[in-house]
Amino acid sequence: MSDNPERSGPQAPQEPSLDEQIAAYQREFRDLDPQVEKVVSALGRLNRRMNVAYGRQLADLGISNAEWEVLKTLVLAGEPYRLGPGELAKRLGLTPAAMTHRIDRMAGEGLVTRDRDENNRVRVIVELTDEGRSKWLEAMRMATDFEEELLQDLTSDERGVLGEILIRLLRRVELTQPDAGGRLTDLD
Amino acid sequence: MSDNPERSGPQAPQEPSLDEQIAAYQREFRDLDPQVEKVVSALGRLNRRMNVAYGRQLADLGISNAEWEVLKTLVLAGEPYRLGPGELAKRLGLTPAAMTHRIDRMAGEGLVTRDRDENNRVRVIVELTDEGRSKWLEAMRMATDFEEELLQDLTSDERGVLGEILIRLLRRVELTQPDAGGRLTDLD
DNA sequence: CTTGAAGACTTCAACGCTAAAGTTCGAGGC
DNA sequence: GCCTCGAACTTTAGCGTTGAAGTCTTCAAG
Repeated sequence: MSDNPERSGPQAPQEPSLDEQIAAYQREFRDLDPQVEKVVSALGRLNRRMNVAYGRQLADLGISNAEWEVLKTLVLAGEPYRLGPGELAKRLGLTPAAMTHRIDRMAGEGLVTRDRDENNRVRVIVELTDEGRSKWLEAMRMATDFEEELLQDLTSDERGVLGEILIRLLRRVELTQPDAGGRLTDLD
Repeated sequence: MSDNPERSGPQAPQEPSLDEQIAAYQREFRDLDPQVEKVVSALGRLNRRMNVAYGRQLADLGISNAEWEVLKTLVLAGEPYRLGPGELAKRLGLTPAAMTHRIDRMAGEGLVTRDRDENNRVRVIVELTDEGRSKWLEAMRMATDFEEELLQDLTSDERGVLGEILIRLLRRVELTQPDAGGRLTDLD
């Protein structure tokens, strides 16, 4: 359940090996710390591969990544799984215009309903259908299985260390880039 | 120099805190390992924030992420910084059609040249200009500064451990998802 | 020399997204 | 009650991408 936006493309890019790539960078750019570069490149590459994997699993379920994001956001909102297009757009980092179209599609597929608010007719309410919720559940099961498999080689200690370091990095990037989507208070 | 594809969107998504999000998942989905989830979510979130940061820095330089990817690929190819559109497309994971248009734009901006191969007139050669190379250098400096800053709180030991664990995960995901863009032999 | 087939790139239609303009409804001043 | 402002969503135009069809060149065989 990485909540990553992503692109899987026509097919995955064909990249040089990490070591080859770092060697090439050092050749073209003298002052490069190989250790830093290794961490950053591995991080990016791992994420990309994971996103390709998520995309495939979702495709098997017959839903796109865009749809998965919406389902997830509605479920995370909790019962009764309702949000307005504007709120959805804000949480997904999309424009309201894009949400309009996404909701159109998903309503057509029966994953959500879209109705005018009775009390305020300028508002629209998007609500998860039972089918939408069960698609989410299936996707969730696939995702957690995959994640379990991904981390299978790591001991519990290693998982703990990894998580702790990543959260420190997350805090750092949110200090450095205050408007990059994070809420500083979360981690303090 | 993360070589991530990315989306920065109209603005970054507004997300709940990691802990809030994991708590919500546990509420809606009973059998979830919080430790696994924490690692996976932190990984995804960190990457997204980093990509937003890269995107901003590149925008300051007046180049888009798409352009950055092309510059990087040409530099990594080494002297004389030449590749055909098809090869570029393969390395970037794009369709040849998309490459055609990207190259059009970049040639218009003077970042690359685009010529027919003298010896085989069906082939096209894209070559980095001096301006393109210097843009790449500037971007590279910004990226490495940012990466150095990102990792500033980690000791050298921690960086080593992090890198090592990430590479193990990368190997695992490439075993599990053989066609996700990696080359298995790289890591063995 | 002509023809057929394969390869490399480009063109075209459709799609999803952004930014900006437009529409509709609700709320507050007068 | 009317008017204007603002909020929430939709529509429109433009861009970059994909997938499929099209064009042009090369190579090899007849």
